[in-house]
Amino acid sequence: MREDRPGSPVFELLQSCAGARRGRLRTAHGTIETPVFMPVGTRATVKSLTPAQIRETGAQIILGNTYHLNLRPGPDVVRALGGLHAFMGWDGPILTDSGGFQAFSLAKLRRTDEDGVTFQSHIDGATVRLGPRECFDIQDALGSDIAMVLDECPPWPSDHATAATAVERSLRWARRFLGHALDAGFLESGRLVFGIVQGSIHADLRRECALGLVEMDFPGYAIGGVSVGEPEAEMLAQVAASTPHLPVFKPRYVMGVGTPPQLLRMVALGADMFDCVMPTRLARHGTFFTPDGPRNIKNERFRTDPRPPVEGLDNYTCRHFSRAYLRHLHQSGEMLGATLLSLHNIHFFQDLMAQARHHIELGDFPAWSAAWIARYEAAE
RNA sequence: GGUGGGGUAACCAAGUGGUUAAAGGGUGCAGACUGUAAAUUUGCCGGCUUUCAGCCUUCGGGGGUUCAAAUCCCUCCCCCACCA
Repeated sequence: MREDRPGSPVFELLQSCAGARRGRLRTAHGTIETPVFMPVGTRATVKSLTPAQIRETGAQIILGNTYHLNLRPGPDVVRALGGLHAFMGWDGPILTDSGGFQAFSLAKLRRTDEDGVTFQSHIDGATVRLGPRECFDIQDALGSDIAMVLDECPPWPSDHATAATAVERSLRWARRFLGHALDAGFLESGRLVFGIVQGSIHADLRRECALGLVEMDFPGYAIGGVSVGEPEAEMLAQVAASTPHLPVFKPRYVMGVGTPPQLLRMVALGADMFDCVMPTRLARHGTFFTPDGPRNIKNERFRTDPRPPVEGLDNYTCRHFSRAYLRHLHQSGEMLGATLLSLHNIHFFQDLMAQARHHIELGDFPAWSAAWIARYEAAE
């Protein structure tokens, strides 16, 4: 196995507590304390928030998306403007998703073959080609700190044969992707590439895929093929079927999840990183998170509620605004409503992860997590 | 005073004899959302009940024609535009 930089490993496992891991991930744009939740900024923006506001939520790293940024504004534009960090004014770490998930979610507009995916742009219908080579080059041009390999994410549920084909293809693509990254000196410059474990609901395929990727020696590993419509138990089972086959001293990233309880349950399964559109999308749609579960600001009962979204929570929204005002903004279609709720929701997720890290350090993560989930899931 | 237009569900607005408790939209209420084609989207929205069903009351007021009227006729009230 290739050695990480001497004296400064990419990932440092600081502590473990009944499966939950407290770690530290080093990237070219800063160190990340794990477990970590990463807000999604698909099109070079975490919707409705400025970088300063994103920072204020406690976010350590954000996502960008290869497929979307490739279509608009295009990698050449971003590179010309100094890379994604300079382009969008975010100087923290950025992880770029490969677009493999778009090959799944935009299925009607694509065709997959051995060398990649051919898309019909959802913007103007133009034909776009995305293979391991293109996918790496785009993420390289974007200046990504953590590039994700191009993978094939089959729908849920997928039968064994379909999932096996996707795994085999994903492994071949991963190998080629990593080869391009090595050739380009991407890793030497301190940037990272993560492989992605597929295999759908089939434990043997999860294992096979994980082992295949581990043999290639990636700086980190992701678990994909989750959050594609499966029930929560299934999601957790897929994570549980994957993590045992991944190296202890490398970060594990579960892609596209999840709800607060799901995050805690997956931390307990040894996952270190997560991303999800949930806090931002739901904020735009009026949902805000509380320790007692999600609430909808549109509800009539909040019409004159003077309380903040969560009493005592230290974020800009909760410090300054009532539910009644936030409801008014939402009912009126005012942009600020989306901003303030997004800020709160992301902070809520960040706060949850901070608490998780703290309790792993304390050594009481299982008990704390169980209590937290019990309260969150209790009927109102 | 004259001519023309119009009054539909607590808002806007279709509908000019039955398939209309009455299109659409808005508002309101509730829900969905998990590597973002989402500031998107779904349901309910006259009342009551035993709510994949039944009953009652609705289309400015009153009267009439008809088996059947928001739709046709008579009459009254109100609003708008233009002309005096």
